Amino acid sequence: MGAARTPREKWIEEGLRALAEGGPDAVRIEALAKRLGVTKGGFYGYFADRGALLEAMLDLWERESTDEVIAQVEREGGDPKTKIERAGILTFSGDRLLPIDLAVRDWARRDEAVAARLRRVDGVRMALLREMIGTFCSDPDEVEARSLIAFCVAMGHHFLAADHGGRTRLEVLIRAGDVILDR
Amino acid sequence: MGAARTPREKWIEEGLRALAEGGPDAVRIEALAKRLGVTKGGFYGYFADRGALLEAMLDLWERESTDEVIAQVEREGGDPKTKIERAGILTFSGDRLLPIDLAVRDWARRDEAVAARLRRVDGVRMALLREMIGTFCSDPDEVEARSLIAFCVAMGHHFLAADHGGRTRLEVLIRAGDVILDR
DNA sequence: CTCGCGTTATACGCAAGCGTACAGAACGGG
DNA sequence: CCCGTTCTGTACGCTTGCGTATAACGCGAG
Repeated sequence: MGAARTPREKWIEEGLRALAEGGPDAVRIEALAKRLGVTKGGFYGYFADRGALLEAMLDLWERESTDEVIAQVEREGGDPKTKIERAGILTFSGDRLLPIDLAVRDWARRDEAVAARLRRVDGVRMALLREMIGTFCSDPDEVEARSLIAFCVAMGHHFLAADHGGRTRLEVLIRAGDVILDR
Repeated sequence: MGAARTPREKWIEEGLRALAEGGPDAVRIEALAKRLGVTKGGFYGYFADRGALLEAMLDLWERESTDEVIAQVEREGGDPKTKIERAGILTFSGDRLLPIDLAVRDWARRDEAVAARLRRVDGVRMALLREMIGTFCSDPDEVEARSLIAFCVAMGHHFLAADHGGRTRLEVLIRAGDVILDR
């Protein structure tokens, strides 16, 4: 049997790249094919239609955003604070997961199925935050509040377009971390 | 001369509605025409092309998001805290400005011209936050940090999909306000 | 009432993109 | 080496959407 030059995973990978760069509407089969140096001929052997590709993309993203992040964090160990920091870095830094995450977030506002996935993913992340913040804060309501704040800053600052009067965004974020974690 | 049944403002208004609901790619001239109960016949009398409409939409949004919010806040007066609260409500509540704001935020990640506008708008908002937070916090670095936090929470929680263990989002937000404003 | 101007409807050509059909190429097993 | 399975390229019909041209319409001025 002939070996697949462009297997299923390649389409998903390229689809996620397109999603990250231009949102769901930029995931065009023929555009992906062009970037893969191929025509769309083989696509419909793997996917029923464009919707099936979007589903597969979300499946992969959801898995990578939760299971694999957690697995890697657990593998490397450390105290709660270190773990959370590492989880945050794995999710909200880097060129791969971050832009996909932001694109999915906007997408979820208009698609309930996407919103349901995001709810699962964010639920896992918030659980991690509660765990860490609970190590130094006893009031459950305040733990929840600080977790919300931490998440919104880690995610939301990527949507914020503003300067900080000479300061670097990173400098402000570090100071914000002090406030959030009550240091 | 014949009265315009569908003047320029109607197209812009409907365009902003489409932007809010489906992002920039949903701003389709023929779709807007349909919702206005009209064909696209008259559109090209007001706009050179689709891009010109998007520009006009952003113009209106930028003006409403800054000048008009500030004007209304100043008109109603009150102490700094009250003003900021009112500005936040005008911007991040309601059905009109909020969804447009979130859509523009995602859009700005892929379009430098949009990002420049958002920078101006966010700059104005951050200035308001600094002003208020500066009334009870003297360290400029901490003022900046808390302003960033406040903005990220007010905006970012709309992108967050998570439950709070029986608590309402509003309840958690109120508690978060206590932390952010050091109450 | 009638004319004229601005507004709108209709029709067109063009391009992009989806999904399908089919033929040809490539690779591995026998 | 040859055959069949599998993947790929090409071509097609269809839909949606842009921008243009042109004709019909309607309202207000005269």
